Amino acid sequence: MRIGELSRLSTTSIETIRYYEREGLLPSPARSQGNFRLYQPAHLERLQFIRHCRGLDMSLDEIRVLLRVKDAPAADCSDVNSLLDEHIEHVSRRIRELRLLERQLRELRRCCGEVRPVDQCGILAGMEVAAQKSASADGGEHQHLRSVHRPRAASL
Amino acid sequence: MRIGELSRLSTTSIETIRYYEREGLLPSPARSQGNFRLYQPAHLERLQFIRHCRGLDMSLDEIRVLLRVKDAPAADCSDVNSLLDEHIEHVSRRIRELRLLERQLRELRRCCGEVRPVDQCGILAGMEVAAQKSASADGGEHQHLRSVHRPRAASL
DNA sequence: TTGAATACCTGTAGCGGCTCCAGAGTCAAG
DNA sequence: CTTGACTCTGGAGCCGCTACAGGTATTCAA
Repeated sequence: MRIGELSRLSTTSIETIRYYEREGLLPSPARSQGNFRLYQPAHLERLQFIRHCRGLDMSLDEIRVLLRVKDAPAADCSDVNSLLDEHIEHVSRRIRELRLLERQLRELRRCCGEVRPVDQCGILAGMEVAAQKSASADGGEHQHLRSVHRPRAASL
Repeated sequence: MRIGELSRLSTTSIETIRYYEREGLLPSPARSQGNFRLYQPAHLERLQFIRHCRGLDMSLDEIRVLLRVKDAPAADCSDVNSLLDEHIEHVSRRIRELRLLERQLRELRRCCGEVRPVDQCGILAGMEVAAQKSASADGGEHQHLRSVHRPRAASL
């Protein structure tokens, strides 16, 4: 099959498929006379595996490890176990961080219930006070969190 | 004060300060004879505000909005309220996503308690099955989540 | 007064994981 | 022969920094 069909079957954009090839996650397929990529069912399988791992929010590096293990059927799977353990730890740490953040934001929101002129807005005032405090008080232990902002919906 | 002192007082790296200037978040300060940036206390205040907002995981675009409102003292603060409401919604949505993800990962982890050869590893098998299913079953409603991976600790 | 150490300057490139585009080539149907 | 759908390569852009390289300014001690 050609790249368009693979894209449809795997709900993955064509550019992403080519990107995975460049990154060495997906092996380079054979080419047609006209230089089109020609994929085998095994490619689809591997791509689905990759996309599933991405859906579990693993990095491409983590996925590379898994694929390497998968490709070496003699090895044991302890690497898989520990990779997954670490990944779970990443996720639950991030959840803890975001919960703390959410509490802070809701508290800030309470400071301004209604519409007021800017110079009386409790939220802006609250942020300035907090900014002052955090600069003087804490020992620079600031942890800046990864964005919560979503990319535009994957358009394929 | 020069950029080094501002950096120390705000626990922000020099490069980041210059970056904020390029991005129009921090106004360009006066320069010394030798072309060094010379900051006023107001710059420190503004920078602390920005850093505090970043600590609340707001995007630079969101912060730009807040600064614009802050700079227009005649306006009312309804924009601030709704920006914050939206931001809280972002965060709590992300928490829901990550909790779902965590459950999936823990379930997967249950599939392989001990060390086994790769071809008997329940985790890898589980991921392949899931990958197949999600490809055939769901209607392409895949939501790919933002990474949970942290950047290296900010080094200033 | 010199010279070293430090602070600062500009400009550019890189990170991850794509996404999007321009400009060209391929191939089947009408 | 043309149209149009598909594919190709190469390069730039997104975010929020970070990390250089290669130069200039200032400060301090000898």
